[in-house]
Amino acid sequence: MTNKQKVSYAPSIRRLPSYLNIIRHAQSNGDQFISGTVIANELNLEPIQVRKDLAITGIIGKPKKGYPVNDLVLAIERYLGWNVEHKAVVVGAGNLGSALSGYQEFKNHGLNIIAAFDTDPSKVGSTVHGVPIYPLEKLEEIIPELQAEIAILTVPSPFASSTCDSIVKAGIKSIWNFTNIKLKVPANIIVWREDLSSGYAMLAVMMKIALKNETAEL
Amino acid sequence: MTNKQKVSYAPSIRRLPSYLNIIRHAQSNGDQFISGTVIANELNLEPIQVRKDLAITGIIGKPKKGYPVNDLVLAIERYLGWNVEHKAVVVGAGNLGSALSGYQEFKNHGLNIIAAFDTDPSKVGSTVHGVPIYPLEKLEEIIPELQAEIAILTVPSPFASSTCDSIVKAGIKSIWNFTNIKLKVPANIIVWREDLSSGYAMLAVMMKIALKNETAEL
DNA sequence: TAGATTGTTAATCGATTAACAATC
DNA sequence: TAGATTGTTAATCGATTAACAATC
Repeated sequence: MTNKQKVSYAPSIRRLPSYLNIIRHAQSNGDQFISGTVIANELNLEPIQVRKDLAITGIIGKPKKGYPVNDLVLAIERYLGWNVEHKAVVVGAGNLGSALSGYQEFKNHGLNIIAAFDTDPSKVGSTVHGVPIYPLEKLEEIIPELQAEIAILTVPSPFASSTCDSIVKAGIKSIWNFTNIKLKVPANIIVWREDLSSGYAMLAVMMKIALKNETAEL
Repeated sequence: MTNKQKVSYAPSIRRLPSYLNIIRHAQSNGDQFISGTVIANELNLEPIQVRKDLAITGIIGKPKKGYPVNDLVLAIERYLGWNVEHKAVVVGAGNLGSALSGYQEFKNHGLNIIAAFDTDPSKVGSTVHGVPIYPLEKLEEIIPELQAEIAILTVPSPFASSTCDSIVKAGIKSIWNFTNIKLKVPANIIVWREDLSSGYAMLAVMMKIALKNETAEL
């Protein structure tokens, strides 16, 4: 009934991709080991936090040397489920949807975008970044054929709820929601909402505080 | 020296934009009051959390009725600094940069994107969603002329550091960083990093857990 | 060896949730 | 009035940070 999927270690999980970036860098440098201290410095974090976060992946470090780079990359990818490929579709091939279709980074994370859907007849039949665009009305027909597991929802917010219902009917198990609408879905459907506005809220508040401090100094 | 701008109530701040959406909806419905309970139900949150969050804006509710809608909208906007307009530029008019340039939602938040910069000569001189594109090399010259305060950084990550340096030289005070690079900036520069990968990390982990529970039921 | 770095256990900090009197 | 909803104060929960022995 409740679809509050509380995930343990959520803050740690959200930091792991940043660690992975740095560790992959070290890997391409040919480094065998990388220490938590080095990762922490790179990201302005505390070394103890990095060690605690890495501990959840099950990897064991060597005192004095750090963590074995190759093992660490694999352990993080395994922990994040990024070693498994997931087929995804973009629903709403507007500005944001098109951008995400072409986001190369996702390929490294096992996220494979294989189709997009849009209502615009002039887009249907063409491709964005190599991804074919299908008519939105045929979504419930095509998604099962493609065996897509993930829907990336980037329709304008007035259409979010109804489109979401179609997606669920089509058998999608997991929705990455870029609209500012809270979706109502059955309990077994996974939803992660990406909220760009909340990022701007943080930025704007920090600017307000900075301005206050500035004028206070006069 | 340290640019760890710790903001109090960060989790509350990040939830406020969602509340604002719902409250504006109520406002356009002509509602005079909205209760924390209603907001909470809409977002699958606890009413006490909504009340606590709204308390930081300084607004006072009426027992039995809830919060006055018009006052609440203004109070949240004021608290978030969204009542102040900020001029912004997009640096890197690729897929994501173009998408953000056309993101209408931002206008409602006082974020006014007035220019974009790119290295691609075929883009320079044209516009994206009405936003003029300038050559990236002229960034340090043009930004001061435009009196932009915010840079939205959407260049490919190999160029993030050097571009960031130019941005800082140009006098930008605040950077919304969409690259996966941790930027090195002077202490007085505000940075908020938006990390799309961390969202996918959460989604992928939730999918892994769901799969585990499923197979456990057999 | 000496010392940087680890993993573990405990302490602190902050955020969420609970309890409840006040009130329109 | 009765009861839904508020704001406040306290309790709980979870995340971060500190301390430190173990070790390569």
